[in-house]
Amino acid sequence: MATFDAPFTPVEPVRAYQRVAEQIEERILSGELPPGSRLPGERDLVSQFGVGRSTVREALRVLQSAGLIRSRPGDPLGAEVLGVSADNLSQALGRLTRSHLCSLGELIQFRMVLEAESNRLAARLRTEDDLTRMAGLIERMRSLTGAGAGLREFSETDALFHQAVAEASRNALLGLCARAVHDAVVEIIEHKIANVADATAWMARSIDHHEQVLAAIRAGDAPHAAQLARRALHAYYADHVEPASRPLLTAALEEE
Amino acid sequence: MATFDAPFTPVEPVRAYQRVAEQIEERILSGELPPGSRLPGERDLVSQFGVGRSTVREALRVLQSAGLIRSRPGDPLGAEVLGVSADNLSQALGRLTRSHLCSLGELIQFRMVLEAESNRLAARLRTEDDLTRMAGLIERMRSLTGAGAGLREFSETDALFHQAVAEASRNALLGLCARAVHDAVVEIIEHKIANVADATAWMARSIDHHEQVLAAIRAGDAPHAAQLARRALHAYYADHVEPASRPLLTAALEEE
DNA sequence: GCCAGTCCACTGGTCAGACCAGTTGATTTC
DNA sequence: GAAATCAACTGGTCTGACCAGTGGACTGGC
Repeated sequence: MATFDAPFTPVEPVRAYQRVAEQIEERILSGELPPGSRLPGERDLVSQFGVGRSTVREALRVLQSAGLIRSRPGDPLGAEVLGVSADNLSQALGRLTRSHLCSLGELIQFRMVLEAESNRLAARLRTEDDLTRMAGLIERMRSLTGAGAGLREFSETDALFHQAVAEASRNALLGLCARAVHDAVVEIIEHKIANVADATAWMARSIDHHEQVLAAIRAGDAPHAAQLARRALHAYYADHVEPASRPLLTAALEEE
Repeated sequence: MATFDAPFTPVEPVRAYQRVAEQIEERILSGELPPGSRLPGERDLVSQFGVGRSTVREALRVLQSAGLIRSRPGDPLGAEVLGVSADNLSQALGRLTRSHLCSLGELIQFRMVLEAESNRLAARLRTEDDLTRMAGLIERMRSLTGAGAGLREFSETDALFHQAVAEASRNALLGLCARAVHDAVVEIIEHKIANVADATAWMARSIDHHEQVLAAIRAGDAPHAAQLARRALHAYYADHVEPASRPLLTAALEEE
């Protein structure tokens, strides 16, 4: 009788806190526990799951580190369900970079790819609704240029514009990942952003860029829309990346 | 005296387990605790950090759910440091999909973008070393075609080929993310993979595809290399995605 | 009737101590 | 020398306790 080659997969023991975390995660991902809803208190969960409080707490810790819930001492309503977000992605990307498993240049290059693709698809698939929404966001950005302290709100509107483009591209994942990479980047070089001296100039250039992108998307010029994203990111970040990886960044500029 | 606009950022309390986790994570990311090294036992950490064991355990739980460490009961050496990997990324991507925040179609489309870009860059930047390594991996895949039970090893070699392409593209991040998306995809539709009936045919087609990719990369034909990745993924997965998002997938096929 | 202040039940965060099952390596036995 | 045994660990889990903080109920004065 012949023996099988690899018929059995190794079985690893499942910890109690894992089963608890899985059950809760399942209900969150399935939508049964929508964002904003509350989990029972820890002592309630203890009796519901039939495990000790430390087990429940370790499960909640896992869920919290995954960004699915948030708990606050003294809250009689219990932990709050946050739902799935891109936070976890950007956290993972930040770890990759901080551990030197990938460089800042690779992060920028990656963002070039994502935003270019987002723009390209948006140029092809955008509806009139998408266009008016984007135009409105640019208008709002312009109105925020005058106020001195509106830089935070400006960046927020900027992010909304990118999200609108992502929606127009009909691929939310591209937008989510681009956002995650963006967050990871600013986490790394945030000190450079705080330079308020040329903030007005930066905002003006940013608005100009967004208008070009919108024009290309409106015209349905996919290659140009993609190229705009690449060029803008390269121009903005090329000086910040390590000199060694600068040529690689430039290599990702042209597409054909 | 004027009041500031938003001079203060809200301060959230830092839990003890967070500080513990941060300290350990810092040492792992900085390379001070390389993969394969061991953490002290929990009771040692208790005395080193001056906190209770539950606090230490919650910190370890966070690190473990981030894929940075792995612990095993009864191990006298303590928890093992795993280092940063793409596991966390694929886990996050899988959550996004399972929560219907993005569809399987978007995942496939995303993978098309990543692998296409990987191939494109590899076609431009590959060295002779890269080419011989890839050729060797294809040869190994061909040698695994005969053996009946080598499907697992075949997939492994497949992954190694993609990793070699990613290395040739000089952007590890692209490869890591492509791998993460790949894992997320197989996690979702793994039941389709187990069909061993046409495994040989599938392997033959796979080898054929990889040879075409290698040829394009060798020739430095970046657009063709990119197009090959797009077409192959579309051909392989188009039937598996929801019919509604099939046209979107097709829209991502052509590039210009 | 309304609002401020007080108070108390309860929350999550932390700790201490205990037990268990499992691993490991030294010890004993053949 | 090899195999069985054992004891000192490990991480996983449970219990019970305390603390600082929260929020709602209660109470007082107006």
